[in-house]
Amino acid sequence: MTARGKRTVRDLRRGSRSILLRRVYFDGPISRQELGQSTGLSAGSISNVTAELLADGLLEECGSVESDGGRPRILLRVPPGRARLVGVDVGETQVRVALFDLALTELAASDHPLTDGGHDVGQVVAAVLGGLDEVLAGTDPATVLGVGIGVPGIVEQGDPAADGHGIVVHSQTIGWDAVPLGRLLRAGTSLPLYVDNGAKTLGQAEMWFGAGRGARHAVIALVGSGVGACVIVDGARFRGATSSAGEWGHTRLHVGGRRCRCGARGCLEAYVGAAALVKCWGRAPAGADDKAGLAALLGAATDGQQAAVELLDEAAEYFGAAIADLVNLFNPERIVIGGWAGLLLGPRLLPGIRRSAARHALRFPHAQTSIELGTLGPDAVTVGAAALPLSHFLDSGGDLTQR
Amino acid sequence: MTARGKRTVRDLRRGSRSILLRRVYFDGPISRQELGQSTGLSAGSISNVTAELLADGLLEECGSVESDGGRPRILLRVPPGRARLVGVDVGETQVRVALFDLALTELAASDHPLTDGGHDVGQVVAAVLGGLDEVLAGTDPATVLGVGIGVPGIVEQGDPAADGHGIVVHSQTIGWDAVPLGRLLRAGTSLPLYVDNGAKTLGQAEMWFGAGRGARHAVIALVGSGVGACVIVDGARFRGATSSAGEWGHTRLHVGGRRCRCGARGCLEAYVGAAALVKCWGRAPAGADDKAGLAALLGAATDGQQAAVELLDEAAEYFGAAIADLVNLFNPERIVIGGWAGLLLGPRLLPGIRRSAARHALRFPHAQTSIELGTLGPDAVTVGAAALPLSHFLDSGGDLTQR
DNA sequence: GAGCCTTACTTCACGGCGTGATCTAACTGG
DNA sequence: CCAGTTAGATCACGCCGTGAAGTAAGGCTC
Repeated sequence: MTARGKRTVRDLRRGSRSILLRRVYFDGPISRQELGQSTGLSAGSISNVTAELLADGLLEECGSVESDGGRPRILLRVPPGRARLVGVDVGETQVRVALFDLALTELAASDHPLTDGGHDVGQVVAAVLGGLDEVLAGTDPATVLGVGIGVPGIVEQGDPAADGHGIVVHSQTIGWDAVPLGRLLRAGTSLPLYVDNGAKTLGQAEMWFGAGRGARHAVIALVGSGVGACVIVDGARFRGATSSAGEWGHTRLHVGGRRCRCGARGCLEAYVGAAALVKCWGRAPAGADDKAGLAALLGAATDGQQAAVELLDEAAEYFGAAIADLVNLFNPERIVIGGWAGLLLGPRLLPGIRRSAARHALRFPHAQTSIELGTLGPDAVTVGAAALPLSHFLDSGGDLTQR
Repeated sequence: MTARGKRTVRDLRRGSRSILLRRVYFDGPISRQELGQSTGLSAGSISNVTAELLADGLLEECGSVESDGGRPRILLRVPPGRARLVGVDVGETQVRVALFDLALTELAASDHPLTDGGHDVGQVVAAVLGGLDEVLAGTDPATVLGVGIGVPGIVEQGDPAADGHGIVVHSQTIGWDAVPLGRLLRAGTSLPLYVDNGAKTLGQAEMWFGAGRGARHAVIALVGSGVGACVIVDGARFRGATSSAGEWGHTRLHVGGRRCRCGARGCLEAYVGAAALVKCWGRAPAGADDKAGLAALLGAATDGQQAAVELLDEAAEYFGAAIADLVNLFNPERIVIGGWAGLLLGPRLLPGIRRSAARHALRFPHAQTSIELGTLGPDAVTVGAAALPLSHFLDSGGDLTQR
């Protein structure tokens, strides 16, 4: 109830810059004329603000298009090379650091394997900072808008004014308890830092560039070894009071049901997560990881093996029921199923999931929702991570000084 | 992505008026000095805007307070009598219409019983319009900011510019399928109409005047014959894509579990709703309604009757598990348990609910949440309904012409 | 190819905004 | 009664978006 909305007239200009920049960025080359129609700003303001953005190099003219016998419309776009972004995917097996241009085309990347499943914070920090040095070699740091980092855990953002020092990460699975990741990374780089849960960054990527495009309310359901979700409310990632919203994997689907690796019983993850499925099946090749095990399970089901078929049918039933809960609670326009296991299972399970969701959800909200597979693949975590500084950049109206 | 944020400089003033008005309304008599500190506006602007609001009669000076040897601070408040509000509770057994002043003090009320459980839309509309005539007798319609209506069902808001004509209600329980309530009421009154789900209006009341005060992220869980929820995100009711968000009663807690009156199995409502509890217990006095039946069940448990004790223990266990899901998914600061059955059961079940929620929820988000009972009682639906036009009024910065 | 029409974009006067410096009001303490 | 102190009012300033008027840049007609 304190600093709500914009205060001074200068903030109005920031807002206008932001709206125009966003529109040009996402709606590709576009003319001033169309910008006026779709944003509602007057032609005078459009002209004024675009001139400012052109002078800042944040927009450039690129060709023109005829207009019914009148003066042709000049097309505008955001020059992809105007600035750079870094996206980091901190996984349990490796750290991947990638450098992007503004169009999110990958310019360089660096992989650092982790030897202990990500438990050692020092090793992770060293991998991130080392990767940064590699991908930024020969790049002017002043052109880098920031570093976005997706981590497997709950991220407390702390005070945004503290330059990242307040960022703290909690993760039960890799044993991080209140790790001050922001402060640790700040010691090795002066670039702006943006940290969020990896599922949320992947969700952000699907929303901007994948199956979520155009939706204002959506849930991206992520299935890997475990299960997570990224809830999008009004176009923005929903965080809740302390950024842990969307922890979907341990939703209670069956009180007193199958034992989950979290210790409780009847969690969604115990029925749909790759780790649980492979373990429950029990016939994966010895020494295979979750990915290979799940592939073997799918293969067995395709061959018609009873146990595998039943296990996957049950997974679809439970997954559909859990999605129905999301539909009832969040009333989204779209549910997107992603994550490596989700994409692997999707083609086989999707019809069953849809049937189950239809049976378990309330009719009205269910009729408003479509359930689809993600289109970006699991490697989009880095893209989504890079979208964090990009989002800040667009929100700020292209303020390069603030960084 | 179209009309985001405010456009012209005049909207800035509307925003300032709104912020100041809200602050004075909720934080009681308050001085310009304090307003400046808490809103961040400059003293000049405060002076300017409050002068405007004083001239409009939306603020009045009321006494003063000493200030360390200097000029005393003059206190400001919103004159409760400046305008009126109407709140309507459309229940399954009756329609209650109440007239309030700006402080939400009830000035008049009118109850109209329904003979068929609310199925006949015509009867409901007649009751609402009749009640309006009664409570507004002798009141200048120009001083009434609007009529807020809480209904048992999903409310599609339609186009806000359509003057309420777009408001459509869906309710499986009372057999309303796409009832154009807005258009039907518009035929009988020209006052501004605001319609929302009754659970959401009660939630709004708890947030503003009850157990939810001060929280920005909260869930008000409502237990009556059925179970519903009102999700508050960033201080506002969360609606989702088509206003049906928060349908919590049919969350799947036990796939294949106890049969629910919605036809599915294992819904939360089948374990916690008053109707299900009474039916499952099976020893309520013949002819008793849900309320009397639940009271009897509670009495039996207090007397130590085994079946009743076990049923309530199980209800607490399932209720806690469902609340844990809310905690994981929404990460609220506070969970408030309300509704007539929730308030009846609360004193006995709360400890068990808290234990169950602690066991089922993830540690981190659970540590951020408190679970409490509502403080307003079930009759607050009309108050919450009246809060709908009030909220619009405050948002608009006290624009009486817009109505 | 010259004039004219159409459409896209630019320029500019205007009313309005919040800020911050400065001024006035109101009360206390000696 | 007068200085000290704090609350609130006033006002010049820089900036904003609007909308009307002006300019640029094409096609079309004769």
